[in-house]
Amino acid sequence: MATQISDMIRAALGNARSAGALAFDAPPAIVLESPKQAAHGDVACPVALGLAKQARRSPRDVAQVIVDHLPPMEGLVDKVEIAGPGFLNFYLSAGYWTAQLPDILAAGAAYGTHAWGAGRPTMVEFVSANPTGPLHVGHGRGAVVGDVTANLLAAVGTPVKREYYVNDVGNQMNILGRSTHVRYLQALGQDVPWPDDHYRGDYIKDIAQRIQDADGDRWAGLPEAQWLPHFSATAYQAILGEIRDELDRFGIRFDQWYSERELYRGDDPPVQRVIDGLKAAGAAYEQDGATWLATTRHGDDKDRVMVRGNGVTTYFASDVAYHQDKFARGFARVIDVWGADHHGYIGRMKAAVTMLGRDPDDLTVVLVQLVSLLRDGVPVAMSTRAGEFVTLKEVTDEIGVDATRFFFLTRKSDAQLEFDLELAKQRTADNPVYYIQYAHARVHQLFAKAAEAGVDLFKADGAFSGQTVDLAPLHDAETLALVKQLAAYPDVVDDAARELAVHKIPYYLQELAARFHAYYYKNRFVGDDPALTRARLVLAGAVGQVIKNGLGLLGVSAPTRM
RNA sequence: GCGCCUGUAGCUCAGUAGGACAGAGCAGCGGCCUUCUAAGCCGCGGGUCAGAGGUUCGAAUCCUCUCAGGCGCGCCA
Repeated sequence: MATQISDMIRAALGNARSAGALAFDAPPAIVLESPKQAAHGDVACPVALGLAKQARRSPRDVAQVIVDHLPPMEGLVDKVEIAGPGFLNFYLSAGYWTAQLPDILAAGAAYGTHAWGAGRPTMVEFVSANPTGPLHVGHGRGAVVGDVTANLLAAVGTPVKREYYVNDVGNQMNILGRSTHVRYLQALGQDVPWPDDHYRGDYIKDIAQRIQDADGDRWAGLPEAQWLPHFSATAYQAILGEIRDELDRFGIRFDQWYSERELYRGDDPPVQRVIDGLKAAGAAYEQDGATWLATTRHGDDKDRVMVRGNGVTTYFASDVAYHQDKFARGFARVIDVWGADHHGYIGRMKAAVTMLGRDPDDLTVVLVQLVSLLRDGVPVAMSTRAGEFVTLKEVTDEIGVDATRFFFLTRKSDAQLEFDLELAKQRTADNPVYYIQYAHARVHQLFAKAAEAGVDLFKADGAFSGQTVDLAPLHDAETLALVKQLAAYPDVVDDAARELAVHKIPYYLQELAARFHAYYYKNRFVGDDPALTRARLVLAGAVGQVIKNGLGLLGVSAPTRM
């Protein structure tokens, strides 16, 4: 439709120029907009505004010339108006709009998908929380943002993989083992002091208790070298298992859990290989006993250490090797979802990617801001960073997975999020999750009602019969407004995927549900007029399909009754 | 000090590859269930788009500066 209209405008410009009615140098780009107000038509084009200067005529005059030279367009466009400073406003025919409905039903789950992402295999790496403790609320937000980002990319045809990077190397694993050992000794009744940097959570105590249950006191009194590997490994496995289970409950599945240890394995470990390669390429150098990557050459504030003076590689070195591995596996694009407190890391990572021979834009970092938990408007845990102290499990246990996921998606990810637990828990119209789900449930109740009344257009389970229905009864303005909303869905998905803006989907669904609820209240779907009933059921079916597709992108369920 | 992000209605936030009078939800006030689930609908009030300049036919949107808030600036992970 958009291409047809821009083709017509282009043709009109050409006609006008060859007729000598309009002078301009190069044909301008034709930009089409969706006017915010219905009074401005369905498609607007400001091309005359930009052309006015070169044509040395007022924008409205230019617009009139264009209109006079438009080719015929019956069927698609009802009328064209010149409005405001010189906009061309196109009014599409009712038939064009209602013809969308059978298309939506026929496309089903595929409605709103695109193919333009097909050529760019993408990995989304997200969560990647250190396996030293349970996931907190902030991780939960990152998890949903990453998951839905991947869903959006898949919806536009991108081959996409989800990956969790497990930081299972380095000193923190030792600290985890020692922390567990301290709890173990305490469980045996010993009074052991706590080093400052140890993890103290109760989950450590549980793990220590399990070791004691299994092994009694056999690990007490031994030198650290003998017990540390066992304690570290036991704690690590237990915690990672918890994380997996929690993410699974949260509806998030990874294609791969990538262990940082892989980067240090073998005779020719990837980390060493990357460092050597960068050195050979002159991108890395030795100074003060350390090995540095010259990231300042690509915009970073300072060069970064890859190997410390004591010979130990840094987290950054692992990350460089990891990203090289990502690209080596064939991903054309890599998306990292990070907590916003890591934003200072972007510069060095982009620089590293560049030095690995990639375009820095092959790496996209999505930053996810803090979550502040509220309860009835009052901050939880007396901290603006309550999200750091409350586990994801506590929240999902209290308010459910659907509401939690939805609320995490209602803000653009790079904005701080206030999450009111009481609001999220409400089962009323005040809660947007239920509001949207209820619209979907209503559609299905209409199917059931119609089936009862002997209308065989949809089965009670929502399956469409595929019958051809006369949609002329839907040509009133209110109905068309709803249809237009449905027709906008593919563009919303397109936009959200292009910008990696997950929040656009919830906003759209909220508006669609609102329009549907209002329509439902005013208009009877299953009524006395068979032709109208059938037409309106097609409309309802399309609404249900779009809501289901949208909620599906969000990983939120679409119940058929509530 | 430097860098990144943010500043839109009482509150929480959309709207920013410039476009036609600035939107939603919540909160407040007032209405609607003999009608397909009221987990719903309808109406009312409410904004110098932080501030000041600039670019433009046109700026919440782009540029500069100022103010306010958040975050980051390790041979930590």
